[in-house]
Amino acid sequence: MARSGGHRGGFEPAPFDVVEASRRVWERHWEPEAASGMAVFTAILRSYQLLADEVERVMRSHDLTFARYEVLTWLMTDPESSLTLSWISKTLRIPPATVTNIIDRLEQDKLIRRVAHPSDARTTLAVITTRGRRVASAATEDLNGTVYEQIGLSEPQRRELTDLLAQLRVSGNEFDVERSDAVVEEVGRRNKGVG
Amino acid sequence: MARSGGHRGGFEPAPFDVVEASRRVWERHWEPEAASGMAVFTAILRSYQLLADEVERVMRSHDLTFARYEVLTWLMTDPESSLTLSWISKTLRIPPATVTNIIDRLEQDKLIRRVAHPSDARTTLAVITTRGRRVASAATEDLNGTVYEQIGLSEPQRRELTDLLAQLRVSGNEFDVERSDAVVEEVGRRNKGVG
DNA sequence: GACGATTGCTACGAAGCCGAAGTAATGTCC
DNA sequence: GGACATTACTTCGGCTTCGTAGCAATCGTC
Repeated sequence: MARSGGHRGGFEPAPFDVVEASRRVWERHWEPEAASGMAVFTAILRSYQLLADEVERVMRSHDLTFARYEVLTWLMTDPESSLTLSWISKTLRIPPATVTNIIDRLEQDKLIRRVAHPSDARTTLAVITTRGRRVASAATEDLNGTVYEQIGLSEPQRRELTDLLAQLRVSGNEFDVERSDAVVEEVGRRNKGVG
Repeated sequence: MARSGGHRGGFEPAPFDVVEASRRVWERHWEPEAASGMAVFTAILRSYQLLADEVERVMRSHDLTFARYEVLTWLMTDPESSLTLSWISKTLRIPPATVTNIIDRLEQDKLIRRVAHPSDARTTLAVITTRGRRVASAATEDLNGTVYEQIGLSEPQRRELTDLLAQLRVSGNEFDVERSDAVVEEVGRRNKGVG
């Protein structure tokens, strides 16, 4: 569902605010909770499309897709520089078949290597290469400057927004709330090999 | 970028909160604005995936995709029950080739008909059929009850969230701010043929 | 009213995504 | 230790998306 368009170059704004327009229609015909929920989904959809267009444009200029970039980044932050394909599938919530596809491509491009797991012959490890680190770092710097730092919200507003979305994700069981804090702390502690 | 998974049935939560985990990594290595912007994008992405999975599951049970449903809904709310393909492309920000594809499929399924524009021979109108109205209404009721009303946020929080995302979209020029209000008012005024 | 630019749509083809089925290794239970 | 279930990954095939190029109609300009 990643439609084209984009911010600078080749982008056309929609003629009006589709979120508010459809909110009016919904408020007239259905329950208030349905109208506000529809508005939330539509607003998230259009915000996602807006940002994803910009992100994908940056990725294309580095010969990546966002999915491949995401995998590279997690590989960079790992202390061993390696992750199992199943971990990638579970954490990034990418179906196994898609992970295979992504890893195939990253390997073709020599950004990672596939390595057999030392103790479990079923398992494959992806290991990032030097070239992979270079590409991921360059893409990150570009992304930070071109997209992330340019989002039109103040720091408190950004925090407010991510907090609201966190609550939405918790209520939708998007991640394991029980065990999350410990893992996040652990990720925060290590810092090897990034940047 | 519409990955699978889903809420009820075949869904597995991620092992931890990817947004907060990567925020820690970013805060350690890059500018604060890059970290908060990354968190905003990632939170929007994962919220979108969460909701879109549920939405697409509902759509599948009505033999629709969300894109096809969106077009049907806008056709329902139109006073003439018809829209030009170019209007659909601009408003929903779907590339022309994709609109052709969507309209092809809706026509195959007899949910819309293609009709020549009365005065401009270049232009094609999509007109919703009775069957199309039935399908769209059923899908909407299902969607309202199954997804939109179930989002885990209070009414004030929903408003706060859509307001923040509106500001993000305005700053990214997602829609024509100048002319939007007038159109939204006009959409709100008419109510023919919905529900 | 003629000609170049623009607009509206479609055909084609490449790429990404993912459900389902298949293969192989490991784990579990008695 | 044998049988069955589970886990990890890949292969296959179908679907959606969308960039590009093309065609036809219309508009703008002189």
